[in-house]
Amino acid sequence: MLTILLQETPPVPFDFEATARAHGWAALRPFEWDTASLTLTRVHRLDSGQVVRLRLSEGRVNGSAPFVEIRVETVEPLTAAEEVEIRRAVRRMLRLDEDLSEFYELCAQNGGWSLRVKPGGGRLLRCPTLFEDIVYTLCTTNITWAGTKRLVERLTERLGEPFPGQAEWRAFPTPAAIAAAGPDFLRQEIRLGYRSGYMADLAAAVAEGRLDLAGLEDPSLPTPELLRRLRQLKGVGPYAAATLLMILGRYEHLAIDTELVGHVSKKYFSGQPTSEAEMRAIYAPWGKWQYLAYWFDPPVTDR
DNA sequence: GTCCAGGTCGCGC
DNA sequence: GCGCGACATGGA
Repeated sequence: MLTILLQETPPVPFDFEATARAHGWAALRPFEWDTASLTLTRVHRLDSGQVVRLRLSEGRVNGSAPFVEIRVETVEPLTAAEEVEIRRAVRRMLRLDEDLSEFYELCAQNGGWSLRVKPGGGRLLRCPTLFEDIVYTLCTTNITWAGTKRLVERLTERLGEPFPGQAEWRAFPTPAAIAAAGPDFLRQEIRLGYRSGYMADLAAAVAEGRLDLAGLEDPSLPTPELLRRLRQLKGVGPYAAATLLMILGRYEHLAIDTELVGHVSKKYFSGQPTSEAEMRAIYAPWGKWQYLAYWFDPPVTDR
């Protein structure tokens, strides 16, 4: 087993821990967050088929700006293409290329708003690929968080490729693996319930090249068009589409889901029933940053 | 048993 | 375009 050290340069400011823990993804396999060492681990299957384990943490040398340290555990030495792929995956996961400076300025200006955003925070962890983010998202609909974790864990355990010599560590399953498993397996073994058909369709479409998810990452795509395309995916309704827009760095679209309704009603309307228009008005001043404003809006603490 | 979870689909008006 | 029941599963 080889360990290869890579570094990536984050934007300034950048808070590694805040980014890794900004939402629940870090608790979903094959992500693993270690509180003691502040390390984010994820087994990753490269396009070549090689399965590696990535350990990400903040690196710092005296006096220098912090960097992202990537510890790659691998059986075979990395080819140049594999190294590029790993760097790209890490930059996507941590959103190292996203410019949040305008959001930070708004946070600073809006004195009345004390969002839970530290300098360098506000980046919500993503998977290495959009496919994985969509699968995660489908596993968050109409289910408790404990159930989400269970579904994703079973998917990874049963269909992910093992890290060499340590089968308890597995990569997230490929579209081909999920497609090959088929809806009956997903239903009976993964216990995906009514999501089984959606998941099987999605995986097959991606595996067979009928669905080009990379095209959805095109920044020049207008958000309404992107939303329309996401909604065409079976199982992706208003909540899931808004979550995926967030994943894709589009924060101007708020989804009015049960969590938001509860939060806004409780914090701004004394728990009274609140219209959708009233709820939208709360975050409207944030314009294209509404989702982040909502996400980091501290809940009322009812002592 | 019953209810419902950070919903979504497909139908009927 | 909007309302409504059905949909799997598992935990409270």
